[in-house]
Amino acid sequence: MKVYDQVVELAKRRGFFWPSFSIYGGESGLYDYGPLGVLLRDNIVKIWKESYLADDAIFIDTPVIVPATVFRASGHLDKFADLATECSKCHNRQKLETVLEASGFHNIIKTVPEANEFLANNVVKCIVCGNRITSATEFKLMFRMPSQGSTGDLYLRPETAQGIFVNFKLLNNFYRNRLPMAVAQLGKGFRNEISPRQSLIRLKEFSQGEVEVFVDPQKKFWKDFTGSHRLNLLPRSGAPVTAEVTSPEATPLMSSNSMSYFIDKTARILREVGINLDSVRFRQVPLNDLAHYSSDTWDVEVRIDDDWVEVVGIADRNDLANHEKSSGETMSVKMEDRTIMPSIIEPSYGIDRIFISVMIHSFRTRENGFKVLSLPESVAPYHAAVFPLVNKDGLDKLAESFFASLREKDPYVVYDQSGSIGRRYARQDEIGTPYCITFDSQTLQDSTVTVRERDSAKQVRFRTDQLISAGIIGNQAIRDAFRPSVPQ
RNA sequence: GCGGGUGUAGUGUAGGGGUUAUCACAGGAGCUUCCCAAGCUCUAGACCCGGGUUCAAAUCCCGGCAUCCGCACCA
Repeated sequence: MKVYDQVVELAKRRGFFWPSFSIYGGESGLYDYGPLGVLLRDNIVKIWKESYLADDAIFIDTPVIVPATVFRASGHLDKFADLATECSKCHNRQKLETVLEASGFHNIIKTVPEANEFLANNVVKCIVCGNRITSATEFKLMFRMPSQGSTGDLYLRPETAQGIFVNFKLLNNFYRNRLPMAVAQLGKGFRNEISPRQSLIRLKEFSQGEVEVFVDPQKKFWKDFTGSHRLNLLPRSGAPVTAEVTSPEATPLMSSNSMSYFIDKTARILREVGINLDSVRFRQVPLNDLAHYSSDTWDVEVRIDDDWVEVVGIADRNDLANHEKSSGETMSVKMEDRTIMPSIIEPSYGIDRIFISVMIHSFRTRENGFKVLSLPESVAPYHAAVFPLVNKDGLDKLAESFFASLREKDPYVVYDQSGSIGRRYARQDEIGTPYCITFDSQTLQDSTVTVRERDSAKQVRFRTDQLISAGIIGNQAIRDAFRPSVPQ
């Protein structure tokens, strides 16, 4: 059985995520985050956010509803609407462009009427069965709102990035006109996927963490650094390399200092949230597969069973010129010696895909068949669970009062007195709780409790007052007691 | 979107025109229990939706929706 299937089963059973609107039959491409999913996702986002904050990024939050003018300027309105054909005989659906080329035509056709006229006057055949194709349809990848705005159509944004670009002048003024400048936005994006599949991997509504790094186009320089991890790099031409991005082998593959810096930074973030870098590859997108806005892109792909899933894309793009032309607002920046139009390096994080990758990479099965989510402490929904070993001799009362105190220190804790002790450990293992604190008869004598570490199932006694004063996460005594079995 | 498969409790399943709809695990209450889903008692919980055929449909037929696999799509 695939790990993906086992994780989805666990996620539904334990409340990480569920298909949305299921009592009404469901709606494809939409998922709810359950009680534990919300906690896990927010912890992942927190690491992402703090990592960029630590790199001097500034944050913004812009609307999901966006006027068409923005997407006319960005090119999405043209490029996100595909003309398609469907064969009336075999029902195979193809891109119009593909079908035309196969029949020897290289015309550029932009509208449905144009296409229908062309198909009426020329013999274009279905690639699959050879039947003649006579009509085209348009497939829009953006959702258009039913009501109009003050300047025309309104769309749900297919990416959060444009909200940053259109605010570039305000942001750069806020940033006191310095470059380079990194601006980040966490938010929802919407794409009308033809066939959403695989739960969180292809959604119609998804969360993105996008960062737009504005740099001098001549140097595209962010900062000097040394690569932190050996990465699996697949350049668009030449042999794969496994090396630090600043190593002699990898440096020539990198188009700029900014590109290599944010590739390395992305690796550090993915590792911190619990993704195994051995199962990650950085693939430079072939030139003919690049998005309309990008001149160079590295996709960051995570291995899930036998597939590689794109979780992050780091693109070199140049949107400011389009908005300057379209809006008439000046987007260029005065440096000491010249005026420049900043280039943009954009690391774009697919939060939902990272979320399920974290679950998949953390999932393991013990020899007895029980399941464990070996999540890093920093992303686990709960940091600790508190149990009385048995519900008598006052142990339950004692444990409850300890729990109340611990919770004031750290709200990410849970109390459980139901079922056998083994069952309670197993419950916490499945949801990734790193520590279980158990009150037993010895507690009555010396105020110590056992702390059980999830991955090793080993137990060490601690004083209750020490746990309250030092907390659980970041408690050096706990780390020392279980090292090296503590993850990270 | 197309073709094919599948839809029964939280999860995984059995059954298949008239049943009290099977079983396991998970869940809740209690008993027991001093350390890893143990045991006992009690308990709650399901035939995806709509239409048709029929005296009778969870079961057969049609449509829809969801999901899985393949194709296409993933800017």
